[in-house]
Amino acid sequence: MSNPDPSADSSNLALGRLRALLDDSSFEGEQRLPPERVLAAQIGIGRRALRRALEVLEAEGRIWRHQGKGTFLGPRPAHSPTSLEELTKRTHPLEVMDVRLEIEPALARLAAVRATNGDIERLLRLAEKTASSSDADGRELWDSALHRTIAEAAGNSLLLAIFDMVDRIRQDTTWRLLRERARSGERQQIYVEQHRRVIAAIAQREAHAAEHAMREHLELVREGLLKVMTAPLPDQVDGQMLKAPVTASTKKEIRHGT
Amino acid sequence: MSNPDPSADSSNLALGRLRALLDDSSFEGEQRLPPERVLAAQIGIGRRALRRALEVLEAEGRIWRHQGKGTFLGPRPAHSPTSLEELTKRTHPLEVMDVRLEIEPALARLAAVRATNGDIERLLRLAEKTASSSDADGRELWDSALHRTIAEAAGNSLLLAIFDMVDRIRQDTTWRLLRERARSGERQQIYVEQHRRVIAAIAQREAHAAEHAMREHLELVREGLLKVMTAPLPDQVDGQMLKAPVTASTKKEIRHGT
DNA sequence: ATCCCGAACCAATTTGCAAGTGGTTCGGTG
DNA sequence: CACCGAACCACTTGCAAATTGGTTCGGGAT
Repeated sequence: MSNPDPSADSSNLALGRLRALLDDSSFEGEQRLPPERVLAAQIGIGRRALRRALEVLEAEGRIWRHQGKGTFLGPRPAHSPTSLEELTKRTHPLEVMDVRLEIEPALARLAAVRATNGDIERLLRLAEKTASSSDADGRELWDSALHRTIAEAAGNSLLLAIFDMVDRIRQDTTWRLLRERARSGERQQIYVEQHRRVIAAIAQREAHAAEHAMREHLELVREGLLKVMTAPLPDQVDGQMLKAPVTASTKKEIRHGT
Repeated sequence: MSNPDPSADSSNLALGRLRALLDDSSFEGEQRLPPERVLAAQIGIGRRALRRALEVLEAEGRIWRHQGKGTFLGPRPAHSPTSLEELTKRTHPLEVMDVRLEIEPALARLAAVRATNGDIERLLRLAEKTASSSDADGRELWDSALHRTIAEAAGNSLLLAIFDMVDRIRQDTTWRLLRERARSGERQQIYVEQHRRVIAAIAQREAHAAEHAMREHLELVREGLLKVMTAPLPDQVDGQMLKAPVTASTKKEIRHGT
């Protein structure tokens, strides 16, 4: 007898019995299968043959395994890093801007609908503060407070938490110089004007206008960031500051282009 | 001059020696101070006096302490309320759905632009799995995997992290029954069809169509959730149970099979 | 009486260790 | 050559002990 597959002698047997087990609804409610050693003994085959069968099932997506944990039914649950530091390492300023462009216009729209008059008063005061702020540090603080107040006024605690998360990443010390350069000069005045427009739209309950104004504002911020990142500095290079973001961003920039 | 503070006899002594220690740069590179018991012995005072001195330093912001951890130099690191449990307590299903309605259409649009062919293949396979899944648990798993794969394909790690955060909150065990009821019955088939439409749009690189299809899908999901929440106890357990007029007090109209 | 110290206890955290699990390699057996 | 049993490695989990800040209590000095 010529067997074309040399490794399918008892592994196929194991595979069959395993499929039978899985379909037999023996583990209907169970998420976790017995350990390989036990399972092998139950089926009556060796552990090696069992593992070959499990590999097939894993490739099919019917089970997933993890060393030290066990073998489980269903698709592999996706891992998720919630650590802020980890996230800051894995992202870069342009990604953050993209996220802001998705979230903050929605926040402005919601704020236009749900903001209390108290919220609007606070926004107006903050806008003045932002406009009259002289130093870069102050501008950044007031600007951050302004955006966050809009996020608060939107009245969705989960969205607010997301905004805070993004904002903390944005304020990462590594990108501090970058932000200062992107904000310097005449852009600041345009930003102040755009802030006024957003707040006016919110105050007049014009949801669509608020969303539009916020998107316009963030698009300009994004543009400024891009300019600073792509055509920067003849001097005052700080290698440490630039190294980490540049490597990450260049990689992603390629993805943008494709 | 009489001493107005009766509790400053040896605590002040401890405070002086502590300040000396901190300024002496003895712990220059160190972030962590010795345990209170050791430190008290070193300075030569009692633990109680030491703790009073430490309280002052903590109030000044020069150190921070945490039970079980130790005493550390510098300001207390900012506590990030990104804790999932805390967040789950403060939000509710409708907020989560609103957030999904803001984020996932954007993810679908981005995925239509950036998805690799491998991504699209995975999406197609997942759609089949979701459609052919029989039990509620399986449907939920495959559905979650499908939505997450779209989020992955969008190619923005920060947005993906946000999606994961929202998804974990959504999958909170407290809302499990709610989700099962919202998914039951004929809605599942519509969902499958809507999934196909989203994936088809992504595969054909129609960004706007993908965004629109995803928004339509989530709006239906939201509507289902609303129905389940506002018209509780569908009582579709068995036909026999249903005709019992026990629920006469419920003036809500019973959902007929439409 | 007041204040301080030492000791003991409580609560939160970290650490160390053992058990359990998948991943791998080895020699033995037919 | 295929298979098995065994042993070992790598990773995870769970638990108990040790560590540490937080608190209370009794004794003693002033």
